[in-house]
Amino acid sequence: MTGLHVQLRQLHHFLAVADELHFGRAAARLNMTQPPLSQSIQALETELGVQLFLRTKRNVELSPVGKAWAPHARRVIEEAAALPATARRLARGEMGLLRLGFVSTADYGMLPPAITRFRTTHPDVEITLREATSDVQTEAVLNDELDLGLVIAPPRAALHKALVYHRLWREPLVAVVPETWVRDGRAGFGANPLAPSSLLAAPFILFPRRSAPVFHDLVSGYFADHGVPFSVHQEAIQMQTIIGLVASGLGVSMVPRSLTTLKRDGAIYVPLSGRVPEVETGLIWRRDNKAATVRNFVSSVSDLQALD
Amino acid sequence: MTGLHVQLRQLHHFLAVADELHFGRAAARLNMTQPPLSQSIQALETELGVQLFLRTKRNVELSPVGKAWAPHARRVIEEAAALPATARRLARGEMGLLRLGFVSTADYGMLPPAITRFRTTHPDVEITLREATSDVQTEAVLNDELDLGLVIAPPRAALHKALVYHRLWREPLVAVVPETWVRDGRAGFGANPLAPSSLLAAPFILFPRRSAPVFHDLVSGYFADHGVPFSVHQEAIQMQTIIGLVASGLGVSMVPRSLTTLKRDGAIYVPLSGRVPEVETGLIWRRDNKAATVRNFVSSVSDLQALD
DNA sequence: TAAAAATACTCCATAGGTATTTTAT
DNA sequence: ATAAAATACCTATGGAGTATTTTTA
Repeated sequence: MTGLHVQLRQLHHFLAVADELHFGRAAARLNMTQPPLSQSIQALETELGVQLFLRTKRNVELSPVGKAWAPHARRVIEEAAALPATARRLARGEMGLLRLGFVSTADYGMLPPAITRFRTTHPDVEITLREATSDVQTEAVLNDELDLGLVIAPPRAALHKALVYHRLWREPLVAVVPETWVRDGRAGFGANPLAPSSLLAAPFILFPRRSAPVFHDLVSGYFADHGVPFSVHQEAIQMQTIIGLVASGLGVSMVPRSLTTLKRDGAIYVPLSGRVPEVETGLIWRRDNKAATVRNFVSSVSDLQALD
Repeated sequence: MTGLHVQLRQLHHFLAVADELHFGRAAARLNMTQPPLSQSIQALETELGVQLFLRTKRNVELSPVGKAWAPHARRVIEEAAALPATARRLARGEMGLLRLGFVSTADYGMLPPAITRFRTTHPDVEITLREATSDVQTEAVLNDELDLGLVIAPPRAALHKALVYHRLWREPLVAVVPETWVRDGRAGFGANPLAPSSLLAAPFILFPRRSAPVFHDLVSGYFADHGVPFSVHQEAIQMQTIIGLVASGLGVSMVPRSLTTLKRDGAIYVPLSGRVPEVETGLIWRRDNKAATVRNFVSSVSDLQALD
């Protein structure tokens, strides 16, 4: 036994002879001479313990085994030949895997167009999406369970040193109130902003502070700013749940303006008056994550922003 | 650039380092020393134009590209490693392709159990089945479009020199008549054989002679033997068609006894009296076809015969 | 007898070894 | 100070070349 394994070189030799059915011509195609090619094939046959060619001094043909084996050999050759290109495409971020986390609010705003755009320019990058709160995403990115997190902007000081934050967009919060409020004249359409004290005429529904502290503080800060005493009467962890509760007339809430694309019978979105808080959404990733897919996604989304 | 291609050896080196994340230990696992391993990886990275490892003098880790590329490399290694075993299995006929032709009559007799038996003992041999008359199969086997033909036995002298014939089984012909014949008392069940002259009380349906000369001659010979003038009134090319015509009361025919498993309302099978002709079915293949799948199929079917 | 594969040998490129240096902890 | 990768240089195996023989259409 020469080596422990079949070599790619031997497979190339085999396939050349299988194509040409002539050692001389096959050798020419391989830029070598006939004798070492004969020896290479002999060595291969010995190593396999199998006759690949039926040859007389005048004629060469594939044995049944050779004929059946050729596609297997060809497949290995082709996959091996593709490896360098694969490596380069991975390096350029044209291929690969991108594990992306996102907050539920993003699902009604920037996320869908961002994904669509990236998919068209990078069709061979597989995107894994995972919805989670900003805090959970931050942990996941730090533990290398996510490559990127689309999160509510953390306060500058609170950003982990190992992470990079890239701001994407800001949007004001709006009120969500039961549709009945319009009929009752408590809220109107369009240019009829609702004051903080008027909003609190009904129980307030919000994320628990432990799940979304930044967003929670933004809301409570708004009422504090206007000197309105504020407390949360009902907690919910999903955007859809909050809107559903409002639609059922169980209370009111405040959400990012992009949520207005989520229509629901019974609930209506109304602008707020006073110093309206803005929520900022952006991307986080590990500073030491040099994956090209991450780089490409960030610039793809930034370009999309620029087009607005 | 060293060679034109990535070598399997380099892939083994890469995967060892990727597993160990330590050049010394990886080298030990590869039964080599550390310096040539470092060089091998460097050469690979240069050839790919891609950084696979992020290394300091104290620490080695996979780059994002390396991490993503490893599964591709591993796949090639595994498929290459499987090639020798594949060749040996092909040589033993445990894997491969078998293109089998068969006459329609066999489909109601020996063929299904033969296929079932062969499939259980040779699960990785892909069987391609093709129904055709004996003559068409003979041509196809000679042109290497079929590996094996399950045919009506040709007369010894008529067998092509390039072919081998292997007898499998003989069976008598039986009459197929409309069921009404039983009510009319013209044919009974079981031990009440029908004479050739009685059978010809209705139009005779048969394969055209050009499609199935051996079978045709067997039938006409039966009537000639008994001095009964005979002519075919209706030709049909498929067994099912013949039985269907009989069931519709349009005529009578003669078929191999195994066809009795094909029940059809309106048609009934009745034994014949006199010198009942027997039809022989067997396998043909090219004398120079040394494929193990062919050998194995022939002996598998022969064994099945022996069990009867 | 001529075309083509097999055999015999020769050579050198390169995979791998040994010795040493560099560097980060 | 030490562990571990890089560098420098050496060795030898085996892949490929040249010359020749063998075989059979």
